[in-house]
Amino acid sequence: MILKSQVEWALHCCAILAGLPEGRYLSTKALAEFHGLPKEYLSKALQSLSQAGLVHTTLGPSGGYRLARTPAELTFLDIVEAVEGKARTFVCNNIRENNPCRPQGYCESSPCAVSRFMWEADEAWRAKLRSVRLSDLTEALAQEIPAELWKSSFEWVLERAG
Amino acid sequence: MILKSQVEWALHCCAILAGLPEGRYLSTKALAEFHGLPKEYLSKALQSLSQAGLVHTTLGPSGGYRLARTPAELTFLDIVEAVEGKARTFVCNNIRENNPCRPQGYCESSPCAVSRFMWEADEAWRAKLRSVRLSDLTEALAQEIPAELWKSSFEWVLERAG
DNA sequence: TTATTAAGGATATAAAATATCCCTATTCCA
DNA sequence: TGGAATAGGGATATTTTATATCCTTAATAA
Repeated sequence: MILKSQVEWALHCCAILAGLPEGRYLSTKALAEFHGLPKEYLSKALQSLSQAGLVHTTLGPSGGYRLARTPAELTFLDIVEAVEGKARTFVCNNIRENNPCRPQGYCESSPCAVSRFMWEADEAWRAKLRSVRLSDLTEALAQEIPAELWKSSFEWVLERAG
Repeated sequence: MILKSQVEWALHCCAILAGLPEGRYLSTKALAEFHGLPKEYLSKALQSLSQAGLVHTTLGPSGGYRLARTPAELTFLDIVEAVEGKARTFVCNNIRENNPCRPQGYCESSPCAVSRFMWEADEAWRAKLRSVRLSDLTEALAQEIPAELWKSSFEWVLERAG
């Protein structure tokens, strides 16, 4: 069970978009080039962010993406779920229905204990993701990336932002 | 990102093995029949449990599986990791290396903030799974399964246990 | 001796992830 | 006003993973 690489791409793209000045847009092309990613496929991940309402888009030259909310109002969970979906990571196939001792027509009322425990763990994962804001990420990145690289990266981005 | 159905199978099988009297063994065939699962494929999941040291096996007629530890000493994490593997659910492909502004030969010292946050969430998931013992599962099942079905199921199992 | 079992290798099939391509409507700009 | 660039989305291809089956081997109980 491994998350799609699109999750990683979306998080890095949002980190870049978080640093974009008010009203500017950044295209798929620029984001793909900056991260060394396949443009067409990255586009699908960005479309997922758009459909989830996390980013705004415009068309035409100088079009592209910008965040729909402030980085403090965007969580890791928002981004992960936009790309990966909201479905739980554990699916109950209700195999207890196959118990040969089970009376005919007997109907299970609620999810079995196995599912419940697994879903609690899933929720713990989501709770942690929910607690991390995009602004936490950009602060951490600003700390760990050398000031010079940080600066030149944003110059690179701004040259291409519409 | 969805866990293998083998995880669900392994958990249900361990719950059954937890109720097996000391020194008895239950075969793949019986476990597959009880849960309505493909015997050959379930066998792979049970082999994973065996390789992880969670169950003991014997060969021959009346052979099969029994738990290697008490249900209180077996956690959900043990079982999930035995089947699903111990690898983290988020893989860092280090796409920051593709940053066109990055100096030649510049070598990132440590995992980037994206990975760290994602791995924290992964660890929260594992911590929750680690906190649930197999004995917690059997207690919950004993509560929610009608007494009659619970009883007849174990009679069914004992008839087939070697 | 015979039947039954777990283990594991080889292979087949189905589903999901990872792309790529192409068409459309919109928007900017010369 | 026309041409270029953009997001959106549908169709399709490729690769990887999950699911499943088959077969052989060694061990074991009756």
